[in-house]
Amino acid sequence: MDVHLRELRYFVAVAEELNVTRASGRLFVSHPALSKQLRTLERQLGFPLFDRVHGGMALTRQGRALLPFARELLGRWNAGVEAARAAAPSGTLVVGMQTAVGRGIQQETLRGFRAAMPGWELSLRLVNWTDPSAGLADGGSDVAFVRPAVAWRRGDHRPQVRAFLGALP
Amino acid sequence: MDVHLRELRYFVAVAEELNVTRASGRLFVSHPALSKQLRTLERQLGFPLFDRVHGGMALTRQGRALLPFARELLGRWNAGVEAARAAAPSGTLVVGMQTAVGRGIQQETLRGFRAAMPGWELSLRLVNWTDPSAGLADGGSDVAFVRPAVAWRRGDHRPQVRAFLGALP
DNA sequence: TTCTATTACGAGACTCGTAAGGATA
DNA sequence: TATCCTTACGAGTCTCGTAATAGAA
Repeated sequence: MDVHLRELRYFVAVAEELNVTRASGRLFVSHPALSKQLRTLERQLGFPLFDRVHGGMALTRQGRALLPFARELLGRWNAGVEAARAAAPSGTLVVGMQTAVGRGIQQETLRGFRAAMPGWELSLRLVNWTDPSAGLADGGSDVAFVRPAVAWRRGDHRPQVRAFLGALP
Repeated sequence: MDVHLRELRYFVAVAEELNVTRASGRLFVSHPALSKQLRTLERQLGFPLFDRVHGGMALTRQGRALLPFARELLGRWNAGVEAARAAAPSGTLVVGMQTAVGRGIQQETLRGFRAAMPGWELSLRLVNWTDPSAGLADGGSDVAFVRPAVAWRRGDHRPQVRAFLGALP
């Protein structure tokens, strides 16, 4: 009965738009994919979340009952991740990545950073690609790989940041 | 940054056992699979949840911070599903299934049921296979497919239940 | 040796996008 | 026709189990 939080995001989006096509645009997926996910969720639950009416969707009684829980879960998960991140021991440089970086660069940079900053840790954080700042905006990342170049917080001259940038090939 | 609730279940189990092998037994998965899921979760988050110490695992500060949220999410999701299920309009027979039933049987049974019970709906609920009663125990299912035969609540003689059983090939 | 956790790898399930189908005004 | 949602299908990814690997007492 476990679900993916993504399915709940999809559910909430469709419940807000009451229109699969529009919601799919907001979620950056195709409408067939969204429609299928919705059906899968309904099948797992064993009850319908939406009635298919002309021109879109309408929440069923069950869908209306589930919706606040879906919203709550999404919010609490974000809160939990932030709380855990805040509990990180100091001495860690958090590197945000929208997508995996070529293995060679990653390894080489790691070695260089460790040589330059003994006692410090590198934490590679995989960031949701919908965040163009790769975690810099919310302060979750110290530096980040974004296309097409490496970026860092403006005016950030902490030694671990400088060491990391210096270690780049 | 979305996660599967299954990953949180895995995380909680390992946090409670502090031992991947033991936790994997409790979760009915192999230890390599569990170990890999844990690593994946840590990689997505960008921080470690456990320190690998001799004889098992130890929660990091971040892991300790995240744990209550993971428990909360799992609990709230179950509560949400129950709330939604309770909101179902009457006139629905909920059929629990531990696993998909052969398509022929399902379709044929559906037709038979609808012919026998106009105005009633069949809801096919996919139940976690760790529940041997397929939802009968918690009252979430009215009847259920379990191996090796069809079972129903003892003493249940409601007309929709009788119609469903009668519609079986 | 015995207890851990992890990596390697292949099979099956899931998830996506593009394209086609079908229902309603 | 126009606007929806859904199904079909192929490609890539995820998830699992078995088997092998690796480190610590």
